[in-house]
Amino acid sequence: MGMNYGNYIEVAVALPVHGCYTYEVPEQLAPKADVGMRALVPFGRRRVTGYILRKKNESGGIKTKKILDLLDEEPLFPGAMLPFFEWAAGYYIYPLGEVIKAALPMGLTSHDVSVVKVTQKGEESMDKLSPGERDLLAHIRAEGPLPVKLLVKQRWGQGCLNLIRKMETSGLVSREFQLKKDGVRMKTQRFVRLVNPPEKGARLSQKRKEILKRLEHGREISVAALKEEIPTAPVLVTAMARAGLLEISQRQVFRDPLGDPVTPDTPPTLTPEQETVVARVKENMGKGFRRYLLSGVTGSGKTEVYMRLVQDAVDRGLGAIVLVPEISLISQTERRFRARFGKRIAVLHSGLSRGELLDQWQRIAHNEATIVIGARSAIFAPVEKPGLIIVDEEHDTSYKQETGFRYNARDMAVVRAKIRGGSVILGSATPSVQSYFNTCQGKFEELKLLKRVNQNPLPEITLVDLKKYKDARGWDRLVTPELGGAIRNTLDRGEQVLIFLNRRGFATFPVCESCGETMTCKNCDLTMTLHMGAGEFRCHLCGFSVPANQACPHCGSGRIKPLGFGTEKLETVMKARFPDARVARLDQDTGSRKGATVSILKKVKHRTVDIIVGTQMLAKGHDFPFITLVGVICADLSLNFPDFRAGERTFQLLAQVAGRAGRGKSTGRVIMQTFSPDHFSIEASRKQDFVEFYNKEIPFRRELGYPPFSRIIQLKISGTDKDKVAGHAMAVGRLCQEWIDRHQGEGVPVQILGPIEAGIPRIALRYRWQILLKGASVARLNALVQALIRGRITFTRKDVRVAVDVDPYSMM
DNA sequence: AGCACGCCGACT
DNA sequence: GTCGGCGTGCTC
Repeated sequence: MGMNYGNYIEVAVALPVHGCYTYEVPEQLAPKADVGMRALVPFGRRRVTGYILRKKNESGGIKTKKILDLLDEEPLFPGAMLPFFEWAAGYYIYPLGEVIKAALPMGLTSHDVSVVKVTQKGEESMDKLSPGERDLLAHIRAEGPLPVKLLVKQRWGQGCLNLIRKMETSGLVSREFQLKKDGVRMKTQRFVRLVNPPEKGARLSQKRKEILKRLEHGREISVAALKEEIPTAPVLVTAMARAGLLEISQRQVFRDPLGDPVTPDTPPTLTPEQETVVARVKENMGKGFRRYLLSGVTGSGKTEVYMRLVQDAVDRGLGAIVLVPEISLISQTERRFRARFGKRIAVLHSGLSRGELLDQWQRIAHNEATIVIGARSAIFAPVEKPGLIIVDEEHDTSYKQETGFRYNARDMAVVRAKIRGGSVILGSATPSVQSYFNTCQGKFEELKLLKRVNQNPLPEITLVDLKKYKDARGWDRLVTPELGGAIRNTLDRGEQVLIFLNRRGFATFPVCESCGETMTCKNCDLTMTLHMGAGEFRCHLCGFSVPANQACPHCGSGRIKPLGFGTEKLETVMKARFPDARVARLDQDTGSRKGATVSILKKVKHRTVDIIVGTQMLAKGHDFPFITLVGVICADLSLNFPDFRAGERTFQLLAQVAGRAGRGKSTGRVIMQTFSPDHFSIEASRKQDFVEFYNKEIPFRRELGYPPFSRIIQLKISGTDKDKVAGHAMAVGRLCQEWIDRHQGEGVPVQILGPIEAGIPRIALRYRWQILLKGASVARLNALVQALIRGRITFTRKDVRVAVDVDPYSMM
């Protein structure tokens, strides 16, 4: 017999399992099976989703099972992406199948769930059962066949598993597996085509003739489109098909997420600076791995540079991926790309419905769209030949995924470009310390845009020392005379003001007047914030809230003093102090409803608002041409975080906020209130000079051995039992120490910090501990954690979870 | 993840 | 003596 090529496949299952599995492909499926498709495979006694990694012609001496089905007609990702997925799994120490699952659009994993049903015998013997059995049986009978997991979770706890098993053996209940599919389907429509034109004299109704007319010249039309003009078309078409006149076929169509259309633009002339940058990147496009750091002041026209380079990639037959920070609305950047590239663009971000997401994904996978623009997860877009990857605002922390598969899309962008041999550009007005360090090391080539496109000078920034006003009363403590005066002048000129405060709510520190205790969340170790509008105290970590008229839970007193201020209070202060001005607020509280953010931003743009108050939602990437004054209420808020990147974040945030001023025709002004005007992060942001910030920051990082001078892996240990978590953290700590001792002198040293209780010891009822592993080589840290996982004890223990965070951002 | 196997304490 | 708890190992 000839070839049986491809009769075996290697599969990664969508489960927390390390390693790959070999399956046999039944003959009728073998020609269709391909790398990048999903297969339904038997795994243990269940059926789960597996991703096809490789085709093989022999089992390699392993006993194999047959796959049950192929779940895709065409691959969901090109085989060329596998090395990228494999790298990610290794680097971030996350199972390959789960990495691929996280990369693909949500809702594409089906797996078996075990369901219990009451049997005939169970029905009959209801009265001779123990109370526990009867209770369970009655519940299952009332609710219908129930997933076991649901029973465990909702009512009976772990213990009912044994009860179920016992009742199964005595034949009272039966268990079976049901394949659970997530809801996403490809959208299909019926299309009709004329196959047998009717004979000349055939008698047809007017409507039928109309339908035939539309199908002349072999045209294919969707039934939905026909229905628009001939409401009865669906019925008629079916009848005509039965008569053999027409042929109906189901075909996939794409949902359209691109809301309001944008009008196509024409590329503007580049400035000489932009020209130089574009030319430099073009020169090496398609010639292998190249990495650039594009540092451009706000308003210097980075987006236009990106668009020219994307055009260049497309001209060379390559694809492009553009990553933008995750923001709550369709970003400015995305709109501009759509205006330039139209239908060649696919978008991937959290604002899309699951169905839309799947459609966008498939347009990319089928090569219908070769340009992808999107947030974090767009780094996994199945672009076949991504010759250019751009990470806009590369310093933005939203590129770091903080749950589940904890990756950093900015870093992955560089790796994907490296594996593929393409160009990667990290762009920012305020580059991260890491990226600028890499540039200084010669790993990245620096490209600069120093001038604003509209030739406007950068805004003039003034610092106001809040220490001068520490005895001030009332409004003046929040809004100093300097800031107040500037606001007045700006309003009088008919211009707009932006006031920035990085804390939402009314009072951020409610204290009981009689006993002095603070209002803390019952689920978290955190003070709750008073939200006046909602009339409640709210926990910003878990969302728990209690009514604002609540008495003090400690002493019962009704007098709770609203200390600490947030954006909500600031808004009322502004309204009181500038009664003639129209004041609006933008933060998570006002912008959470879909469309609310957009409508507030529109008001700012259309100048129906004079003062806009808000959190960092205002700092990111918006273009407000009529804002000429930016006020920062307290520049130090992010400076006091117990985190080695606090200074970096403060600098970036302040510089970005300041960049919102004077983007239109007139020059902008910024007033920053601060308790520490001499701190270099604040001073550097006043000068808008990130090199100065970098030069001051870097000695401190070097001295303490923090990134970029070292690499960090953080182990996050959490669980609901306080003592178990602490004990487990200690045990993991000991195992780390043992590994270090055992491998002493075998290369670069690894340092272990902790275990210590986390900065916030409890969030959403889970107690939290952490261990920091620090060293010059990631490979070495990686080896340690891999060894811990192989020793398994550490990671599978019930009710205590150990999460691995490679290159962590949040140290809390 | 989810399931079986197998080892320990508290009950008929 | 068993039942049921939970730690350990395995899934092609």
